[in-house]
Parts: sequence; C-alpha cells; structure tokens
Amino acid sequence: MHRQGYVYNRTAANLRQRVSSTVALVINDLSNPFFAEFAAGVDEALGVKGYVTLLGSSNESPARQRQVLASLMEHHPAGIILSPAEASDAADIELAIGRHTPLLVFNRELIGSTATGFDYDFLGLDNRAGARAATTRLLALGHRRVAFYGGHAESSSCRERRLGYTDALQAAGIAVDPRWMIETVPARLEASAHADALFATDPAPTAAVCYNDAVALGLMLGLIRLDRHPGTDFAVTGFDDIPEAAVGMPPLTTMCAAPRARGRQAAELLLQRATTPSLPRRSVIVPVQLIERESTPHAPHP
Amino acid sequence: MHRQGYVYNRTAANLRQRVSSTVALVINDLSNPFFAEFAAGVDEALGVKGYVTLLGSSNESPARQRQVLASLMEHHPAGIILSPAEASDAADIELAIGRHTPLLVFNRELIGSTATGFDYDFLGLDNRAGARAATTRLLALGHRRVAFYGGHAESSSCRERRLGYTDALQAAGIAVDPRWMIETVPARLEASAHADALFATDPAPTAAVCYNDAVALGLMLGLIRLDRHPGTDFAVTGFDDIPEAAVGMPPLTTMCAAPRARGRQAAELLLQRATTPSLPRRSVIVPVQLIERESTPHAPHP
DNA sequence: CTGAAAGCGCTTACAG
DNA sequence: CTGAAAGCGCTTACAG
Repeated sequence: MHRQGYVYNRTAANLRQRVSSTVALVINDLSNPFFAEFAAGVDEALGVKGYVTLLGSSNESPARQRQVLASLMEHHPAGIILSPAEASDAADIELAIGRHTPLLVFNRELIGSTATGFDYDFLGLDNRAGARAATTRLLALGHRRVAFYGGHAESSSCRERRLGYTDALQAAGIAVDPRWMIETVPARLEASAHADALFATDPAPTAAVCYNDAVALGLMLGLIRLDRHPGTDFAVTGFDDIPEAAVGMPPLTTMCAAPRARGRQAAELLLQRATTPSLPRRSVIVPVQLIERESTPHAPHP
Repeated sequence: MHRQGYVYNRTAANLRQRVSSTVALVINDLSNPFFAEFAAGVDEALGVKGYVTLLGSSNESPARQRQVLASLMEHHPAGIILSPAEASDAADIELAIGRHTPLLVFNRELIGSTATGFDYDFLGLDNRAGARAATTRLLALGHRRVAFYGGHAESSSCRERRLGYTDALQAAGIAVDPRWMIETVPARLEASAHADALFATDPAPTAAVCYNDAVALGLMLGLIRLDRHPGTDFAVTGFDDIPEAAVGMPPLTTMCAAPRARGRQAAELLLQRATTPSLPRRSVIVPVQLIERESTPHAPHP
C-alpha cells in the first residue's frame, strides 16, 4: 500500500472529524537564538503528540503579526502559541483569532488584556525574581554601587527586571540612583556604544545588572574600549543564558531561562487546554536560575 | 460575516481543488542562527505568496528527519524545503516523501543521490570559491604560512572549503602542509580548546582560514589564552557572517552567505517547481562575498 | 458484525 | 447567467 505511493490524507480526516492536528506558532524574532530555541522546543513537543507546527514570524511588527495570524487561522489550528511582537494589543489579537481557538501567550503580556472577556493562558519568566537574585549576588560580593544597564524602560520585561533590581537594593538599605538606570536598545552594538554612560557619576558603579545577555556582552566590549576590565575591576551580569554567554571573555554570569524547555512547556500547556477547554485561565511564571561565571568578581577594596 | 466569527476554511478548499497552500520546511539545527535566519527567510517569502510554512526540526538526526518528513507528508504540502541532517541518505528521503512532491535541498548534498532517478533541486553556497577568496586575501596580505582550521573533514562543506584553500595555495606556488589542516568539532568551545594545535610546527602559521564563524570566534578566544593577539600578530577568517562576527574582538573578516536571502531564494525556487513541474533539475550555487574586518592584519615582518 | 451512505466545507462542472 | 448537485478523501452513524 505504501509501495503504491499511498499517503494518508490527514487534512481530509481532520475536516471530517472536525478536529485539527496542527498548532500555529507565531514568533516575534527568529534570529534571536532565545526564540529560535523556544521554537525548536515547541516543535519537538508537538511532534511527540502527533501535531504539526504551522510557523509564522512577525519580525516584531504588529501589522505583520495580524496578517500572519489571519493566514494561519484559515488552516483552523487546534491552538496558537504566540510570542508577541512588542506592544501587541489584546483587542487586535482577539480580532484576528476570535475567542474559540485556544491561545497561549509567551514571554510578554499583551496590552489592555483585562478589559474584555478575551481569555488566554500565559507562560513567562520570573523577571523580577531573576533580576533580584542577580543584584543580591552582586551585593553579597561587596558591590555597593550597582547599575541597571540596558533595555527599553517601557517594555514589560524591562520594567519587571528593574523592579527586581530596586527590590534588592532596598532590601539592602541602598538608595536607588536614577542616573544608574541606563536605557539602551536591547542589542549588542548599542549596548557597547553607551558604556561610557556608566561613568558619568563620581563615584561610578563597580557593577552592572544588564537587561539581557546581548546587552551584557555588548557592554563588556564597550568596557574594554574604555580600558576597564570586566571580570577583574568591574562586574557584569546578564539574563537568558544564550550559548554565547558561556564562551564570552570573560564567561558571563547570567540567569538561565532554558528556552528549549520553555518551548516544550508551552506546547504542553496549549495542548492541555485544547483537550480540556473548561480549564480556568492559567498564568505560569517560571523561576530562572543564577549561573555564576567569571564576569562577577568581588568589589574592589575602597 | 467576519463579525459572525466566520473564517474561511482553506483546508477544505485545498481538498476540493486538489492543491495545497502549505510548504514543509525541515531544518537540521534551529539553534544555529544561520539556519534560524534561513527559516525566517523561507517563511517570509512563502507568506508573500500566500503559502503557510509547516515546520519540522530534525536536530541533526536522520531518524528524526524521517519521522518528521512522514508526518509532514500527511498534510500533503505543495513542496518540501529540506536542510538535511548530516549524512542524510537520498534513498532514505525518497522513501519518506516519494517522487511526486517537489523537493528543494539546501546547503549540503544528499549521499548517493545520483544512482536512482530521484530528482530534486539544490541550493547551496559556493564553498570552494569562498574559501579560495579568503585564502587568496591572506596571501595578498603577505602571509605565507596559512592554516585551515576546524570542521569535520568528511562533511561536504568542509571538503569543499578545504579544496578552495588548497586551490589558492597552489595558485600561489605554496606547498600544502597537511599538519596545517586541523580538524575540530565545528563549534566555538571545541575550536577554542584546540588552538595550540596551530603552534605544533616551527615555524608556525601566521594566519588561519577557519571552517566557519563559530570556529573562528572560538579560535580567537583560544589564541588569547595562548597570549597571541588575533587581529595584531595573527590573522583569522571565518565563513557565514553570523551577527556575532561584526561585533567580535576584533571584528571578524568572513564570507557573507546572507542566510535570510538564501531562505527567500529557496522558497522562490521551490514554488517555481511546484507550479511548473516540467522544469529541469536545477542546482544553484550562490557566490559568497568577502567582508573584510579587523581580524586580518598584514603578515608580521620576518 | 459488515457495508453502503451521508457529511465535513469548500469548488467545479453541469443542468436549467 | 444562476443555482442545485456532485465530489475532494476521509470518518461516522446507520441500515441490513
């Protein structure tokens, strides 16, 4: 039968059974290894359960995201996993996908989601606790002047990480200096270019909690250009634990988010809801773990 | 009508029309930014033409690749774009997908493909010409002792790049020293660890053509550990132009392969064949371009 | 228990 | 030109 070249037509079966064996996966930025790993994890877990992944990429554009969702909806997926573009509006998403297709949102919250009865599951990282842990560790190493470096202050993840940072400082009885919260485009190049902003005050910080690994790696390059030595006379932490973090110079202390495992988890959560629509809305916030490497030396003696 | 929550059912339409609006994309390694960018390019170009991407990832396992292809085939895609796992067998692939679904193979050739009448298009990089150009440039900078560093010698792309390297040396009348062709796992960490192999001979090389950017970035770290200074007293070239190459220390001279553009091109080629099955087999070899950065200084004076 | 018929949501070919 | 019927490849509910 297989010799005759017969292949089962699952789309016909799905039509008759009124079920779907596909899940749509919409990613904001595939060229970021964090999201690429997440996608790989989703695809892996879906495959195990007999589902096939319909891929869409929004390239951080809410307009493209709408188009992509509309196009994917025409294939009637069993559910949607959405890692939203920056500043995605909940009403917008609802218009594109309706209220009948299970939705799992990853990583950042949608804007204005509480107003309507539009319901979806959420999977995200514990950004606040993670940044708090990183900051607390720097304080334990003797640093007293610690900056928060990089990211867009309006983005939800940056806001949360800044909160964790101030949590830790306040718990240690240290005043927060707003000049030490420095905003940059969350990318290596821009982070590298703004390193001098850290040394605008006297005394200057001896350590920086960075928005993410890309920013931290960029900052380390910028520090070297300024004749500072990350890992020796300046401490730097990141967030994400991308593959580059472990082989940086020096290797980067960071918060591990395990994106591939998050992808598998997202697939599990979505399929649970697809099979049991009566489940209450769930919001899963995953703890992140401190990975200590050589980029965080003790504070210099005063 | 849209207000009523109606969404067009394209799968039903496809069933009736006996056409498909999906294309399967199977990727060997999504966590490699080169392939993630390629996937993003494919998805972008397919979306423009009204197709949806069915994603599959093989994680470099031929066994998983077979499963993934079989599962995707049940959705009767209009065609398949395959970036094969290492050592993929043509007969294996044919068994999984049959001879009626258009196939485009990207990046590496399948093993044993010429025997049967199994037909597919191919899109790859001009590895040989690229490595030749990199080597020729190092020679023009005055280097006379140039190594080829990294990669698995059996892989088709490594073989081709080594050929380009020897081409350039022979054209310059320089003998190839087999001790200067050094094999490593094609990853940063392993490349970093083997740097000392470059200095096993006396005199030692003053420059290295690396298998790819990951290897080159790893080698630069390894050189520093050995108190050598890439970009000052040693020259290094890469291959791929991944985002990290431009912001390395020093920025890396490399061959630009533009993976996102390759993805778009792959989608175009496949859709052409899907619409015009009578086309003859095509093999498109894309030239790569030298991007010169600071990692390639002149040879030191003897 | 077996087998022929109806139906999923569309499109197409055909009758009026 | 319009509208009802047949059919894509499956599954399911129903008749024998």
